[in-house]
Amino acid sequence: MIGPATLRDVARLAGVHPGTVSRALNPQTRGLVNERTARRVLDAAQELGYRPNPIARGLRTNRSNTIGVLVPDLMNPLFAAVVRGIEDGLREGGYTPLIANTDNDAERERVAYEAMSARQVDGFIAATARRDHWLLADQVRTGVKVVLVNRRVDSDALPAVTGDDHEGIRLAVEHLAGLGHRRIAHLAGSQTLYTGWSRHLGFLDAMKACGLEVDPDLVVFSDAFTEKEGARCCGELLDGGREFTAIVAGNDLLALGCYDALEAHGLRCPDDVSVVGYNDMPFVDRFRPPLTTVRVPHYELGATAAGLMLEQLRGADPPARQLLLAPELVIRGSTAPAVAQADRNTASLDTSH
Amino acid sequence: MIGPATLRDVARLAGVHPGTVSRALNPQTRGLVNERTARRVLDAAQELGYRPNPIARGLRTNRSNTIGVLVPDLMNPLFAAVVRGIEDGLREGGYTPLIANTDNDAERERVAYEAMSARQVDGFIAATARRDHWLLADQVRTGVKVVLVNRRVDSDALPAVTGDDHEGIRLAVEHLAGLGHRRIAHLAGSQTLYTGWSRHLGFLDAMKACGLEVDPDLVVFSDAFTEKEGARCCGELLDGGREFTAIVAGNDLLALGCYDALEAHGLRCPDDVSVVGYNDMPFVDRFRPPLTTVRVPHYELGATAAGLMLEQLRGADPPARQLLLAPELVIRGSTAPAVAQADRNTASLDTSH
DNA sequence: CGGGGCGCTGCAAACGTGTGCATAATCATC
DNA sequence: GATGATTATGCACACGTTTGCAGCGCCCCG
Repeated sequence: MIGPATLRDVARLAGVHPGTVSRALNPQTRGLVNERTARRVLDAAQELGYRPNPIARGLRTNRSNTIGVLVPDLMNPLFAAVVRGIEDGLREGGYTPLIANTDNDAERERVAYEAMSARQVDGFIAATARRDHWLLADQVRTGVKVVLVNRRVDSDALPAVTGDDHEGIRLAVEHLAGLGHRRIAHLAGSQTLYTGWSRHLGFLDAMKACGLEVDPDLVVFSDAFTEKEGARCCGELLDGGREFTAIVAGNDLLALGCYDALEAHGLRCPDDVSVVGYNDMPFVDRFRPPLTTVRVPHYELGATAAGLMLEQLRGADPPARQLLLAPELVIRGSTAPAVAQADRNTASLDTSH
Repeated sequence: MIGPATLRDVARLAGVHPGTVSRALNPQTRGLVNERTARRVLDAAQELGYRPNPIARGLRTNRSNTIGVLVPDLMNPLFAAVVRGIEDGLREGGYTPLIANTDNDAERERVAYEAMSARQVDGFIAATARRDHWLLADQVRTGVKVVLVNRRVDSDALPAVTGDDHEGIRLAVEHLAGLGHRRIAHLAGSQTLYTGWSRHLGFLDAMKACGLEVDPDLVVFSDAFTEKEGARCCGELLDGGREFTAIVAGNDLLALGCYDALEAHGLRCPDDVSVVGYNDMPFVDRFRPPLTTVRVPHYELGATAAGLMLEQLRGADPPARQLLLAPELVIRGSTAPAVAQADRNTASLDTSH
């Protein structure tokens, strides 16, 4: 009797056939076995501390109770929160996440996907951000279960749960418009990433809804969601000599880059230029100035995605659903009234005079 | 021919027995099979796109090429970096991490451990922080492979890789002493956690090495590594009316709490009190003021731990090794000379006069 | 020419579960 | 009370891989 107890051990102790034990222990098939013997089996299992072997079970059933989670980078607190939500959500259904970082690199995604498929994962939750995706093709071909989180594909063929970028950007633009800003710039994220793309679209619509004109010269596209790119693009706006009093950034990191560029140009935020970020990362309330931003419920994003996956695993084939979670504007110190800004300019002129 | 190709399929195509295919494909046993047939098998496998089934293999070999990773909270960027290092390190050896958050809760740790054991993980890397630990007992009993990261157990019986807290705190204290500070307070983390405990010890030694006296009233212990606790404990120091010009915090978050408490008491950092953190979390350079702190190479911590695990998996039983990784002091805006501080006080007195 | 050693491959038994099928036992029905 | 329906359990195989053992052919050497 070395190693953990097996089905046979339990069978021997209970005086029944291993097959019966299997049926008695599986809630699904317990109805097939006599209540009294089921009781005896359960007691025996309890006594031996029996734990079913998921490996053996997986071999037989072709399932692993495991979900592959593809995420660009766990070190990004945004994705860490999503993953945390996924983990907690999956636990409800007895599933375990298998996590892999892809760095948004196609090749690494591919190998992670292959490795996970080989490990017989029962489905994939993909937080990788590219808009076009081979997963889509592979999904329709092989019927593998997929849920997208924090992004969708253009065709809307896959179930997905994302923040409502359209609404979030609208909140940001309305806030700025309410403060009197009229010439608002947009520092967009990469258009190959879903979030960059959708927020850009949201910006165009929101401006129109507020009756403001979008100056194409005031929209600049970054290559990546990084501080460095944010600084570069914001510097581009400033060097161009274009007039604007506020920036809507596609991301908190881009907004942070704006801080740097503004400082490098001797401008102050929010006195000279207001800045709005997106995501409400941890600690953005600690920045100088504290960042006004749009909060996305990342944890709930993950938890909801997990729920969608569980639903898909249970039911035969539920309809592909596209869920939107509501964002929330968090007003802090990086935005100020445009009028006050003008006042301050004249005021400073007065004193300098 | 539905589903992925199996060993038998390859055998059929190559005209050999499945056992031979197994041997030919396993680099370990390839020497046993004729070179020509091995070639034929490899070609056949290539043609069918054969991928070995890790589940079946695991059932047979009782191994899963998987390492359980126990971490308090992935949303803490510190642990995210460690996990990232572990993942990259394990990949070298063909292993995959299976990650679980434990929230430093004993019960959750236990169930995660059980679940992972059932999944036949080949070892555990534990970043959970408590000093006493059942893993130790279970390890000696069952011989399961364990590596600790970012912490050790008191007995030093388990291989571990940690930052050199002793040295790190010494750098911090020396820096402050060099700036002329003599009355230095210590805001220690929970003493039930390894890092809180070791840094406290480091503080005592470093003070002695610098020829400074440790005033027991200037050492206060927090219950958790959070901003809130930092603010509470720092407030306690300030309310006590004790004199000090600098604080060494056990953690960046505790240091952040100090910012809050200082501001609440109308004191400025670093003008009135210098603050040093620990860890160099992302974005601490963005705080007001930018935080002077001790950088710990978290990614390398994880990568090294993975290496230790691989070593342990290959070799029979390597000696339990205790590795220390060197920290680095990052000087920013939260520390200032104690003399300059006095100057500023008198200066402000002069102007107010 | 026979025997022993060696290199290679086939054979089959595992690993622990799940499940269709058969079978024994129990029960209801006419 | 015989028959068919129902219930409960045993039986055996399958999942895909690894691996000890056996056997076959070959070569070398005596």
